[in-house]
Amino acid sequence: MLEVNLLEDTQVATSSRGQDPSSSHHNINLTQTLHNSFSPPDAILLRTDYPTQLNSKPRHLQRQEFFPQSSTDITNPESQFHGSNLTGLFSAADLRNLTAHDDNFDEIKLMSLALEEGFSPIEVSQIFEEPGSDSGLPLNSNHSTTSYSVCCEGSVGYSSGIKSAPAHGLGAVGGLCQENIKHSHVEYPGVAECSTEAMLQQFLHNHTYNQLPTQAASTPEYYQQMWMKKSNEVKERCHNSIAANRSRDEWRAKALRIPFSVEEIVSMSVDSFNTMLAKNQLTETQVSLLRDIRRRGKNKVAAQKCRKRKLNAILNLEEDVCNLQTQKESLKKEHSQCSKLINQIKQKLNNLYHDIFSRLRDDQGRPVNPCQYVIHCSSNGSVFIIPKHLAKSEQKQDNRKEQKQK
DNA sequence: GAAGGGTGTCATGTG
DNA sequence: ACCACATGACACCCT
Repeated sequence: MLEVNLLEDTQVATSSRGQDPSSSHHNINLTQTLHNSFSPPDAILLRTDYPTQLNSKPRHLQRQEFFPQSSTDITNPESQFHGSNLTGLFSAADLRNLTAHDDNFDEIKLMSLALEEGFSPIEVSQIFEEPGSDSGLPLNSNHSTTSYSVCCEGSVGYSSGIKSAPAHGLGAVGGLCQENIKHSHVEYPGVAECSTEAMLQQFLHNHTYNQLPTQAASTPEYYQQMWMKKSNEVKERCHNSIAANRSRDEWRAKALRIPFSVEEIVSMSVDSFNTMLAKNQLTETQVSLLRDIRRRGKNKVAAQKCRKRKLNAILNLEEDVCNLQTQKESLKKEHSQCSKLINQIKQKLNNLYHDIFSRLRDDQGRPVNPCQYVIHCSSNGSVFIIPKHLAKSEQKQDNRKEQKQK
């Protein structure tokens, strides 16, 4: 069970919670806080023995200096104490963002940040007082004299010989049942041959999403999902949270101590990537993870582009439909106007026809019956009044002539 | 709780 | 054969 207790002489500035500065030094048992705040993946993280970064050198400089291998150095209790904690996996900014909006983290964030990269409590204080940090937690300068001493038991693997308050009765930590706690129990110096890498490898390639909780509860993937869930919860409270927005691959890379960001791994050229793989002495797992991260990252971008294209295609098609509908309406209107015009011409022609016949007279001066005769216009422009039956044959002849000309 | 949109991932097709 | 990219399908999450 994850437990963190401050030693008796531990003094933590608590004015950040708006308490009386005069009572700013307290002995605080953080067990409950951590039970409330740490999800199971955190417990895994704590096991990863992430290298201590006691200096605050720029990241690119650190990268030049080492490419951490997976060998788990937990034989040195001192190194465990400083290195095996959450802070080794997340940057100060990440932790700040992760915790700034969660009251449960108030107590531990100071300690975590102070432990990380040699941050002094003053620096931590400054971080939390940064503009934009909406934690709004003024920190008492008294903590410059605060001493931090952490006794962790269980998944953290710290063994300081100081028994912390019993917490087993508290049950699962964020869904972590006792059974799982057993698994996440760290091996003490001399016992631990089970490397972090080996354990991580189990879940790095496990993409099972649809396991039932009861089935998945014992899998590292479940811890990861719980972490994601926790992460999403934090994200809701903290929109600017870098840690909350961190992808799973980012997390995986951190877990395997790959000092390249996912963005770097994905965006570098093939040559650069291959050179990087060749130059750095990487374990099989690290290479595999790097390739997976690159593949997933590329595919993620491709999927985003694909969806964007699909969306644009749909929008274009909708626009086409709209244009075609407009065109259809226009053609309808034009067709209607033409029909009207044709009807008008027909009417005029009809009037003219009857007008002509009303004036026509045969040889005997009688009116010509329009039912028996028609006005025929020949191809040469001549106009005749001919019987209807002759007009039909004449029409056929004209049609034949036209077809021959074509 | 169902429905729909967004996203990440995998498998597979294609150039 | 290998690679990068495109895309359908699926699972998951969120609203």
